[in-house]
Amino acid sequence: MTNKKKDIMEKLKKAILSLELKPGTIISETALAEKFNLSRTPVRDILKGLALQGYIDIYPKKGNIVSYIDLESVEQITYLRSILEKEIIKDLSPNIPINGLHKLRDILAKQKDCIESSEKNQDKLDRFMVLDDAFHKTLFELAGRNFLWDLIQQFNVHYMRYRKLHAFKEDKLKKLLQEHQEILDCIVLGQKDKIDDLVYNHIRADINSLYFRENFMEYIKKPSN
Amino acid sequence: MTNKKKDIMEKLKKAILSLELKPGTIISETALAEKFNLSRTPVRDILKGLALQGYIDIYPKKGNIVSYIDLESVEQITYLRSILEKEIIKDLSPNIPINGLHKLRDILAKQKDCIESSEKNQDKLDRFMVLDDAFHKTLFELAGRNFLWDLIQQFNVHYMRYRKLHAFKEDKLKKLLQEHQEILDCIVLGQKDKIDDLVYNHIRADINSLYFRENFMEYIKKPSN
DNA sequence: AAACCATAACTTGTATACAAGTGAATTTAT
DNA sequence: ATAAATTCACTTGTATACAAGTTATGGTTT
Repeated sequence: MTNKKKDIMEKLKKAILSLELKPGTIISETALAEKFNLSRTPVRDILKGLALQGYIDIYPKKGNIVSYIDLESVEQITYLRSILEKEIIKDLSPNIPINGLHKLRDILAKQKDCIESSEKNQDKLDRFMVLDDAFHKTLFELAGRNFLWDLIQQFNVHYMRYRKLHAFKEDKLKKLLQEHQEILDCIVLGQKDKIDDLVYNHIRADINSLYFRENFMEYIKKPSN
Repeated sequence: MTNKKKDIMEKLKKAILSLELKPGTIISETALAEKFNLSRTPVRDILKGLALQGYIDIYPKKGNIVSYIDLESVEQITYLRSILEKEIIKDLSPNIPINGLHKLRDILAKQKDCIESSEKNQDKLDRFMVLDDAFHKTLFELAGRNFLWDLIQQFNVHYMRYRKLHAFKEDKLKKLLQEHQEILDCIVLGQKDKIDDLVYNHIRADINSLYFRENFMEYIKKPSN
């Protein structure tokens, strides 16, 4: 795929993930083509790619829209991640390399800085979440499971947006950081018996909260019936 | 996506999975377009889709080829499946519904028939493997993890072909069936402690065998260096 | 006024002509 | 004869015109 097309694809992905493009927003081939000075053909390639990864829904001869958040996908992906990560962490536990440990501690330090900083609330949250991803991604990398991290990322549209919409408060961020710390401690000390519950609580804790369903109805995919 | 396109896509997928189209085979847009009486545009859509799921590799301005089997993908996917399935089976263990049990036993009976049948070797192997997939898919379904089964299927090109190339002998099929039986017994009897090893041996046993690397070199992706 | 039908303005789907790389064959120069 | 340069046949990438389905609009009929 040519670079210009990849750039546009990334741009659209970011806009959708950041909710700048809200679920339901119409994505028109001709509009995009004009905006980027391209013909419809390459634009169609891009939209096909976005559709295959769940970013948009294509309704033949009608139009394309930004997909609504699919809570089923969120539930399934968090299940997958909690199962995988608890295993990965156990694999890692006795034999984590020292530079890996440094990398993880470095990320936690940055998360601490982030919490204590005085920037705007949404910016702080975004930055914290980037670091959160970095922490988990590093765990995958250290265990030689980069491949699986990337695989999951390809299906993360719904979970990423779900997470962003949670208006996490300062004490929630502190809790997340502390859980990271505890996970790291378990790895270093080899306390494998604690890991299952830790990871479960960290990733799956407040899934299926009614709060979310009630407050973001217009963003959520209606169950097909 | 229109039906004709979907049909062609499925046809190509089957041909690639069955190794009728060997890794490295050139897939030309114009050739496909002529063969199916279509223009290049819809054919391109199809090829884009196949590329995103790893079936083919697109070399811009050069051509497209059927992808070589990526042993890294095989290793990662079998790891993912062994981790997931042992968890799913544990989830299922105490509370499996009776009709689910019937369905699983029915599949095992068919596998037994298959082994004892006198059909041609490759046909027998193919039929056995379809039943193998049915068994595992049913486990996912019963645990409410259909979504994750489908997700994994989208990345199964390399594992499926790897498995097919293994010239399983009759006693290997018997062993696979017996392992299925043991897994089912564990579920019914609630013997969760046995499950980890059982699933690991069943799915990950002879991964990374040198036999495969030596005998199917021409099908395998060379490590990038 | 309400129901219905035709039409027009949209959308994406497809066909085709042309652009632009790539690599091998051929020609040319040394 | 050999090496370099060029041309040509091939590939996919892009632009554009047209086909075909969908939906809203407005006029007609009842």
